[in-house]
Amino acid sequence: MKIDIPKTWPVDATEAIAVQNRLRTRVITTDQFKSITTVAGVDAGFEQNGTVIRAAAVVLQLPELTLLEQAIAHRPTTFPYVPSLLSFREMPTVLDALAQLTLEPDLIICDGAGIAHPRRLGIASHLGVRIDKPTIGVAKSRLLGTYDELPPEKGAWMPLMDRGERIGAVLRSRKDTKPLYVSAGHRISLETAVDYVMQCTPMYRLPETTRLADRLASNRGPMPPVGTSAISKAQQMRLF
DNA sequence: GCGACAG
DNA sequence: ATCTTGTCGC
Repeated sequence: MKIDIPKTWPVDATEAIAVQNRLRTRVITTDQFKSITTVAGVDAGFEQNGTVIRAAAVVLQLPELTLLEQAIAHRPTTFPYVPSLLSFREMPTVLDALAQLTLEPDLIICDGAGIAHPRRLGIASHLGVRIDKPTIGVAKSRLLGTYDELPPEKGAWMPLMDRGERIGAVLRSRKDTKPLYVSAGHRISLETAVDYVMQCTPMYRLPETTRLADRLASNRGPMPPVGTSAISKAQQMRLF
């Protein structure tokens, strides 16, 4: 897909925070899209003792979760990991991977926060504004926010709050397992975001988009062949 | 000042 | 993120 990739990126925390404060005003948290048929998952891993970032992008077809396409990109690691500045470390390489895709996904699910972020611009929101596409943030742990006790049943969710604002959802994607932290990235509402995350999560704690991108980014385990469903036939039957 | 802190 | 030993459940 066609993407404008910036030539230069912030070099330190001061510059990065300035960029976040400039872009945060452009985030849209209402549903602004037509039909969503294909969903991409993106993630980053590391090689060479952490000196090289390896980003992966996968595209799945809904509702079957068929793997349609995948791509990998590499870059030297430049920005350090700083909580709340994750996007400046991973996004350049993620954009490279997305640029390699032939297909144009209708929605992108990111590994990390959307607006559930101190300045309301986690990696999912930053990416969404940057390429002007619907995005969702799905984090495996909490960056910030408070929430009440969550029922153990699959599908249960509670608002994630910060400074009196609802910044996301704590979602039980699977019975009796640790919840996911879902937040709107861009051009999508929280309710719709939770809905699509569940559509991508038929079996495990993490959405198939995240699981496949993660596996590709970390070079760990086999990928399903392109053109086949990411889930077992037994699970497919439970869908219809 | 102290603790918390996506990946 | 990455590394690593042991344990639990289907």
